[in-house]
Amino acid sequence: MRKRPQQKRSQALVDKLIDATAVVIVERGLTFTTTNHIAEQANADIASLYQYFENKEDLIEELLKRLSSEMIDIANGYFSSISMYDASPAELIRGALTLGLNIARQKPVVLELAQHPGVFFSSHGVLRLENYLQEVATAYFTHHFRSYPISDLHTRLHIVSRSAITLLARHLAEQTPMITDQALIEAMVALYGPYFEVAQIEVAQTA
Amino acid sequence: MRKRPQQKRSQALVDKLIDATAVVIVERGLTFTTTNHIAEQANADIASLYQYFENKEDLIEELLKRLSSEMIDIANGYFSSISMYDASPAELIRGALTLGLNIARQKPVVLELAQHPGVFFSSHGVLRLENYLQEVATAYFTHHFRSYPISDLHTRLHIVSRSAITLLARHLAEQTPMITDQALIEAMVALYGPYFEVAQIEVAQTA
Amino acid sequence: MRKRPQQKRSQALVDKLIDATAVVIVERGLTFTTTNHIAEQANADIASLYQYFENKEDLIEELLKRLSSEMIDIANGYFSSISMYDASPAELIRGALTLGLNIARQKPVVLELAQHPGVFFSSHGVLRLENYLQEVATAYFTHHFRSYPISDLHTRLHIVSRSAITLLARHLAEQTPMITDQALIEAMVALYGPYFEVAQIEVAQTA
Amino acid sequence: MRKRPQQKRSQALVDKLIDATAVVIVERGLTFTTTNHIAEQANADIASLYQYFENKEDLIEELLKRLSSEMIDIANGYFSSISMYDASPAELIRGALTLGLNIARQKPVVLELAQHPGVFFSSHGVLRLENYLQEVATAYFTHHFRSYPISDLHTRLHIVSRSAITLLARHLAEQTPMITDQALIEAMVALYGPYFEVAQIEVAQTA
DNA sequence: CATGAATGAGTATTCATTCAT
DNA sequence: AATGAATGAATACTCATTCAT
Repeated sequence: MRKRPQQKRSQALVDKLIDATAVVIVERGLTFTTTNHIAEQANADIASLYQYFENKEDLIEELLKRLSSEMIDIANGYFSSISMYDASPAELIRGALTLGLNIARQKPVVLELAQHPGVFFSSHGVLRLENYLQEVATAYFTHHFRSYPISDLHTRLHIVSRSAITLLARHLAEQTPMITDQALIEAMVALYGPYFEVAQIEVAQTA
Repeated sequence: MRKRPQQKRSQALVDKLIDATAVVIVERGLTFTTTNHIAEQANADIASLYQYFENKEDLIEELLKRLSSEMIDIANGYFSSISMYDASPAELIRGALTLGLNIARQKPVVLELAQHPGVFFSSHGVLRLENYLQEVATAYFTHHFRSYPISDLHTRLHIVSRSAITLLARHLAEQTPMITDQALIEAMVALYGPYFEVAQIEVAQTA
Repeated sequence: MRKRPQQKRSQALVDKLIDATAVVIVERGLTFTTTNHIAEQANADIASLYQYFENKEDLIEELLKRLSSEMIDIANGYFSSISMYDASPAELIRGALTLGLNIARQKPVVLELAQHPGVFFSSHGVLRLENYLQEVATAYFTHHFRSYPISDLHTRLHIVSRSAITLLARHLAEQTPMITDQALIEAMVALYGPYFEVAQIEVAQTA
Repeated sequence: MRKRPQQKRSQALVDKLIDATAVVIVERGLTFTTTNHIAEQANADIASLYQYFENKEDLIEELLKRLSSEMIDIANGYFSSISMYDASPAELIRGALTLGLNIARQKPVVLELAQHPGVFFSSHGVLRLENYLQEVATAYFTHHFRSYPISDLHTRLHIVSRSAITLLARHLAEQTPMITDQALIEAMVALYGPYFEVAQIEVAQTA
């Protein structure tokens, strides 16, 4: 952000602009999202937009930051509510995936943004989200180290989190009526669950 | 395509245009690829481009069709050469992933296009490639039905092919130096291999 | 220029655009000359402008090229008409200055452009004009080497031509009613004339 | 200036703004100097700028006024220090030119501003400087009327001061390595010196 | 008096596509 | 069939200046 808003009035404007960004992205797709449309949607002057945001990228990054924060909060709430350490990995994965699907359905922006990995995954906000999830998982497996002594946990989490997000995104983007949400989630649980259960295979050593 | 070219000369022009499209996409990225640049790169008139292609989308779709066909041919060659049915699932997966990485490294267009799931995965050409791979896998598991009696094979293949392609694409795009090609492939083998080995879980029934 | 016009129609457009550029520069001043105004003045689409000119600079450069060529032609005509080698330096200077004033009065663009040395003197067209004038002068003094054995002619011509142009420009730009055209020219003749007549002073040696 | 600042604090602000203007002009060039940049550079609010200056022009004019005053002071010091009336015209010219070059090299703003004759020469401040120099010269030649009985002194001084300033400005701007400062100064001395020495020619009468 | 906020009108340049020969 | 010419509508971003507290 170029200038921090200091009065109520401008803070409201900044909020309106970020909200408008989400709306326009959903309505027109990221590729056809323009700063002029955003300003119009926010009922703000285009010059006002540029008073608070360096450029289009900056505005989208701010949106992603907010979305990520919200999602971290939701996830935090969820993991607190379920006495996480008592759950099995499969249950955790199922819960996280279900949560993810729900959030994405409620926030279609996330969906559209996830269609653009170059934007999505290079965002600081999204990085924070990814880190958060990896930390939760690391805490879980560290706690259960006896049962799941996974030495190359980091690589595996990397692979799982990235493939899972894109799978969900693609599932949501395409209208695949043959595969229901539940079917997808169970299949993914079946895919990722054993990955953390089996004795670790010699993965890293080949590097 | 708007008009099937019927003379040699026109076919050559169409080829030039598609080749130019690939070049421009690599040089400027899909987002900054314009029809004018493509025509220029092909040393053709922009009006000629529109004589043979409905619009930009059409041109890119045609490129993806060709790329997919080439890849199917290569994959075909590969699977023929290794007496596929004698291999274990893990070996097959490893082979296919290695092949995929090699091809993508040789064809940087693929890499750039894979960065845009919305374009990439809604292409008929890419769908054909995915279908081809699923057919090969289906043939394999049908042949080995005794050893791998997987009832929800379709769903699982769907998930595996999608997640695998996106994982490869992101790996290629991100230049994560901590994870080498070999490490990634082995981790993916470790992920997908057991998925086809374990007794099937009741996946679809929950839907 | 970006694209050479090949048909009559487009050549006419290019001409119209260059003419319009001159008009707009005179009407609004160089600083406030915009490509949009130029296109409007030429009754052309702004996109057409950019089909034939890389950018605004390119367009102005093209204008300066034309103006310089015209001026070279006029000067050529003049010097041919007066059996140049029979004239005295003072007469030549007087003639050239008078010519310059007349041209500038007829072409007010030149005047406005000369107000912006950064643009004016870095133009290829203007360079050609300057070179032309220096060549004429060099030819003259080479021919009369006996009478005017000036060793550092190059430096002196440089100084004279540059200071003369800016003096004329400033005279034209300011409405100095106290100093008439004639008075200025005679004063300049008195300044520059002796500069070529006196035995050369040790100028260059101090460098 | 819109409002004379009356408190110390405001005077300090005005100074800061003018200084900032000089800095921005040097850093970005006059064409790309904006009031917003100036305010930012001065760590002041843009609205404060408009409290003390009518508009951008006014601000630049104020800067030019200050610069001219400083230069007049320096010149004053110089001419006092050398017992001016004992020097020959050539010595005076050489001294003044050397002084001018030195000042301009120390104050790059002057240099940049001199690149824009339209702004530079229509400034009241610069006019004052020119008048000052002409007055000094007039005093000198009036004192030495016997040796240099120049009747049209006014016109000649007018021409000399104008051409000299523009020549210096262009020399400074162009970085012509072939012509050193010394060479230029001596060439100019050779140009202007005789202009005041020779018996006056009938200049004005032709008007 | 100071200053955070706001903005109308622009600014150079581009793009996918169509027209006319 | 080929192609030179043309273009409406954008596009990201800026500027000098004013308003409102």
